[in-house]
Amino acid sequence: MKITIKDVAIEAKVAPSTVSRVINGKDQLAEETKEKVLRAIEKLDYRPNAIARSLVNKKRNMLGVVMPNEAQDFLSHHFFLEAMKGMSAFAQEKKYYITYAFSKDEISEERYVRELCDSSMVDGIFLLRAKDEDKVIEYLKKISFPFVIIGRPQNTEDVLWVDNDNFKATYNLTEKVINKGAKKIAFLGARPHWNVTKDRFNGFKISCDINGLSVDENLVLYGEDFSEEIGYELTEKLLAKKINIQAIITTDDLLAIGVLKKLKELCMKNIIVTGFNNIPLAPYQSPSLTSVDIRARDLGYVATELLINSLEGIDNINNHKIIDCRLIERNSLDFEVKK
Amino acid sequence: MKITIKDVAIEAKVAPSTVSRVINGKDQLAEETKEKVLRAIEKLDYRPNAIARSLVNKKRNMLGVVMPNEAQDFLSHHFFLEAMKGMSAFAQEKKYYITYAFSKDEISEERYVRELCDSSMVDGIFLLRAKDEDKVIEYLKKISFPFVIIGRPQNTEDVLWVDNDNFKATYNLTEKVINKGAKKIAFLGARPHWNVTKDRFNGFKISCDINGLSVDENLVLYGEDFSEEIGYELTEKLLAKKINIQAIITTDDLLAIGVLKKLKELCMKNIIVTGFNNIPLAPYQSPSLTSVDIRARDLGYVATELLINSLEGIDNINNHKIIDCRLIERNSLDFEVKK
DNA sequence: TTGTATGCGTTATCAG
DNA sequence: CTGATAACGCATACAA
Repeated sequence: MKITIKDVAIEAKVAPSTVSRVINGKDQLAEETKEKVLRAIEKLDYRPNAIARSLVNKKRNMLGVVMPNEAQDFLSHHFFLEAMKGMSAFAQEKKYYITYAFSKDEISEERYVRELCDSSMVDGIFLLRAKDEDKVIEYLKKISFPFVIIGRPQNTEDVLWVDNDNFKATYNLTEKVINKGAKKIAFLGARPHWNVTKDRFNGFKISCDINGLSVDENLVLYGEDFSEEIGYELTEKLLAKKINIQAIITTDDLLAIGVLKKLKELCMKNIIVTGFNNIPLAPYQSPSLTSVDIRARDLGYVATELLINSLEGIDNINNHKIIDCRLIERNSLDFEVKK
Repeated sequence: MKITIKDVAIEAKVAPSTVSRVINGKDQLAEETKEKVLRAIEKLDYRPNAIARSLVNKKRNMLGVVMPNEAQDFLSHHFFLEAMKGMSAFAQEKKYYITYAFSKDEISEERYVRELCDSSMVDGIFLLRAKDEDKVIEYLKKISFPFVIIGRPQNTEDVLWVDNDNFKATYNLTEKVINKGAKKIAFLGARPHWNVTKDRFNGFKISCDINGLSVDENLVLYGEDFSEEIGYELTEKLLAKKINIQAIITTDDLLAIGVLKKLKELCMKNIIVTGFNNIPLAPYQSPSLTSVDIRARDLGYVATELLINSLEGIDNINNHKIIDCRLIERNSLDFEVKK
């Protein structure tokens, strides 16, 4: 039999409510009774029942996260697991638990979110992607259920979110590439309608402008999706234009790996290639791939901070937070200026 | 205000207990009242409060998993995330939730497990590694808290566990290598005291024996840990022996990658190399690395099945389950017999 | 077949 | 400062 607050009360010869007060560190307690109770708790090895507690407090100390189907792709593992680690770290500090589930598709994702909220299983929810006109977001807003998004949502009003500054990261990266001496720079992306993609392109464009290079529209190509194959194909298209390219900036490591593959096949060596996301594969490429670390763990950590603060009524200075990226320079950044 | 069973009762003009019966599908209900209640539920969009339910049922429908610090290593991401997916999949089928946390170290791991159990936050626990003389295991056994281990524990008595048949997998793999025509086969492992390592070595050894090859003790080397560097160094040591090796079987992809690197440097081509675990890097090696898929997702899935069955009083035919590995043949298995 | 009363383990309110 | 009691939302034994 699990021992309860009553057992402790009997052992300490006090009322259950007194035991409760001791546990919750209420003031106005005689030092003597406090110790008596503490001894009883110790003796019986008593632990409060979290469920009963939640029932009366209407607070679960539990957060929910639904991993989107993209996580099915093993190359996103890195991002998601890192984010989960960050979430776990902050949650533990604040004595929160996190429950997770992988969704098979958008339908099951939505259903699961609703289930979590409606059955009051969780106090708040993480969303790990920011789609436009997201049904889940709409729903959460409607029932004003607390949530935080990792990624910048379409409509940032009244939502908590964390994201990288994709503009800035690409801006700096492009600057770096330009400083290496590259003048003809291509830009390869995928999913052009996504915010991330737009931001990264803008960072590229503005950086070129500021640094006195004009962006050649011919050198900006988009694929349907992020994959090695598409990077490979885009590179083919790019090279078909017979322009003397000196650098290829991509919005994703997978694309970049495809680029490297194509270049390698053609033995084209003096071209800078950069990726994004710094996936575990990046250092293992040859040349090792320069990439941008988006610090997924920090994203998770800070997202949790925003969410829990909001739950506990602690004022978040801002309803969002930007995590700076970190450029990871590797060999694919090497470039030798030809005279 | 959240709507409760009482609101439904009023709406349907019945007693709360009747509503409860409808929800839980009890028999002996007039079809008419059932429908009345169902309509009320529909109309009010009522969802039972999971917490209140748990309190009376003494059942959380929640499982806990502590990710060991090994998961910090980004190359194990694959395994852990896959396992989590499998767990999630089965749990969802049975309407269970899973809460997770990453532990910083063994201390925090133990503390977290105790917390989960003692506060009756979860009905059962997953352990994702099988250490000898594991304090956590001992504790769980002592308080007879339901748990399942992914990995074969030291003492299999009265514990639920799932694992691969590492012996069989290596046995088959070795056979394959031998059938390719290799005669001088090296074995590289790490953590020789681990069960996995022992099992894999035995599979290798017995397979050699059965197939009429004697294992050359000189060709069996162990490193401290699983890493590319160690694979690289072990290969150096191996080659220093001046034996004409035709295949190198390793117990881990990271080791194998180190092996490939060394061989590449020396331009030694006609040597079979095999890894284990089939990490995402494997297909990207050159030559692409032959490896053994340990089917982490299935491990997670089946572990959850064992655990939930045991919780629900469904008899598990066995207290453990073996998941067959799958050999993933890639180019590093190519071998040309010299005449 | 359905309603009433009680309890799950805790906390909050209100007396004392 | 502490004790008794009600309430959180639901399920069940018992009564009707």
